[in-house]
Amino acid sequence: MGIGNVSERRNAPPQVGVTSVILALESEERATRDGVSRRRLWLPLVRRTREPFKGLWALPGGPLKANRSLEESAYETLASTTDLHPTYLEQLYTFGDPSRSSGGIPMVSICYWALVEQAEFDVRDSEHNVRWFAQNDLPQLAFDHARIIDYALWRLRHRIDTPNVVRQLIGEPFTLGQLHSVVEAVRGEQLDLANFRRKMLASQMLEDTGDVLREGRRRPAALYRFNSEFESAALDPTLFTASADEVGGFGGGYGRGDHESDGGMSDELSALSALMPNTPHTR
Amino acid sequence: MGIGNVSERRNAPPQVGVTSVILALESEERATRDGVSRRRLWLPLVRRTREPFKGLWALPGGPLKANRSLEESAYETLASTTDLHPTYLEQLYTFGDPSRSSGGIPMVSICYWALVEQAEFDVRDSEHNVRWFAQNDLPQLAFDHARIIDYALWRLRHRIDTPNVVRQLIGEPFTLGQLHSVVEAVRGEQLDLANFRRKMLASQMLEDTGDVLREGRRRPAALYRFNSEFESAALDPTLFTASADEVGGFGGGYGRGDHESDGGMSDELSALSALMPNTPHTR
DNA sequence: CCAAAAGTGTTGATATTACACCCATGT
DNA sequence: ACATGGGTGTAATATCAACACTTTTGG
Repeated sequence: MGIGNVSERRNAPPQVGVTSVILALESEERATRDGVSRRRLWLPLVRRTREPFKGLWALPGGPLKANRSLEESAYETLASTTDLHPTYLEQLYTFGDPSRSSGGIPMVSICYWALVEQAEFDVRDSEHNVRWFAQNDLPQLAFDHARIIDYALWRLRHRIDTPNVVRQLIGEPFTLGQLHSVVEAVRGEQLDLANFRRKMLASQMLEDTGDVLREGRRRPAALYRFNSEFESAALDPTLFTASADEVGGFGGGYGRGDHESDGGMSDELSALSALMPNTPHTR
Repeated sequence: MGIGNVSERRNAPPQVGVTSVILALESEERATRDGVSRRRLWLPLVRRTREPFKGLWALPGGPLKANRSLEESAYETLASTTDLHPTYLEQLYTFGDPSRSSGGIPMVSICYWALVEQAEFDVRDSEHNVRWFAQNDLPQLAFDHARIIDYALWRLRHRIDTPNVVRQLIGEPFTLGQLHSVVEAVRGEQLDLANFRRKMLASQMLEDTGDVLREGRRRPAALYRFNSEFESAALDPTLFTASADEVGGFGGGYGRGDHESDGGMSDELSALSALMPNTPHTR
């Protein structure tokens, strides 16, 4: 199969596609119903109907069309292959090794990742050859999609304190308890609630709505939303907005206050280093 | 110009190219000779000979060929347009907005960045329509290349503590003084040398070679190299190797030591948050 | 001995961790 | 009253920024 002979293929431009890793955090109900100790992440895969890797599962994706932005292409592809409509997409990486299609025509994949409401994920549609899999129970995957998924999961773990991501997972407003629980689930580690709440409140990211959430027979919890200053960053990694402080690090600063004129930049990295916890001691 | 009519163009796949931002840190000699207070970064640009943006300067780049990896394409393109042969390339981002070519055919650019020896940069070749510009003295740029350069500079600043980058800038082995000076130049801020050296030594990244560097009439400095454990990460952001500690952050940990089986991951982010300095106080 | 950079010590301020404890609520 | 999470306090420790200080060299 394939088009043309070897030398023709050699000079042809490669195919370009957009591939997306869609993630959904399972609800607490489902987790307890399934008897899982912690909420898991699920993702939709599409069964391949053609070679190469026919019959295996793959990430949803499709060709990149001209006069579409990369994001638009990703959205359209998702809609047509899985009926999903995430409200937030972030570019992950572009993969282009000729080896990755192992025999097929060379394929460049511009990869995105996104989150989707739990609700959408409950659509366990078996139509369209789409199926949801738990992140820790994936089938054999086509191409290098396993690696792409790993990278997407890594990104999620490192973006979990970001307005867009949190909103997608629990909506707004939310209680500190909810936030804590989701962060724990995604990061896969336990965090001291008392310190967590203090740090969040000190971070200036949150804004008290004044409302409370009453639930069950316990004390009502204050509801927060993200401070509007802290949007930015997450959508487009290249939007390294000038703001706040630098990343932090090495030795001591000097304190001459000579910030450059090309603008300091916060963003993906600094947002994280500023907000993520240090590894706790195991004592 | 342009091929086909509008509707044909609309359905055609977009052009795909590889674009590179090459950076070189000027030597101390040049900086002092030019009377610049701090060493600057320089980058090569190519003058466009065709529309769109004919006559303006642009980043070196070229079409992506099939049966080449993205990196290979970037290397080849660089060699043919600028005669540069960086030993290290890192993917930056893929830009694909139809608007970015403003009128031309839609163009997807997979962007890389790299560092090059000061030596190579001394080749101020005016042949090939290539010219080097200081990062703070750029001409008007074609497409959205100004933005791409900003992003590359941002990445460099945040990768400056990484083996590959340091090696490219000062080679190995190096003294703590050299490292300190380069980091200061790239980050564009002054760092307390005493604290810098302590932090570096504590970081476990460095390994004493046992040798010393004698220079001038001053005390010889110990020479270090990077500990071989700390390679990884920088080349391919998706190589999030399991190692060391998590990123750090939020509230308190819990200390049950239940690291997940899918592997903790250090990498670009954690490497940075672990090593970069916090903003010094200006007092 | 001097200049200059290498390298070490110290201190106050701030942040982090781990854990004890009180608070408000519906049943 | 009591179980349950919401929310606060706090002591021990670690980290950091700042800057004073000592050491080693060539001339």
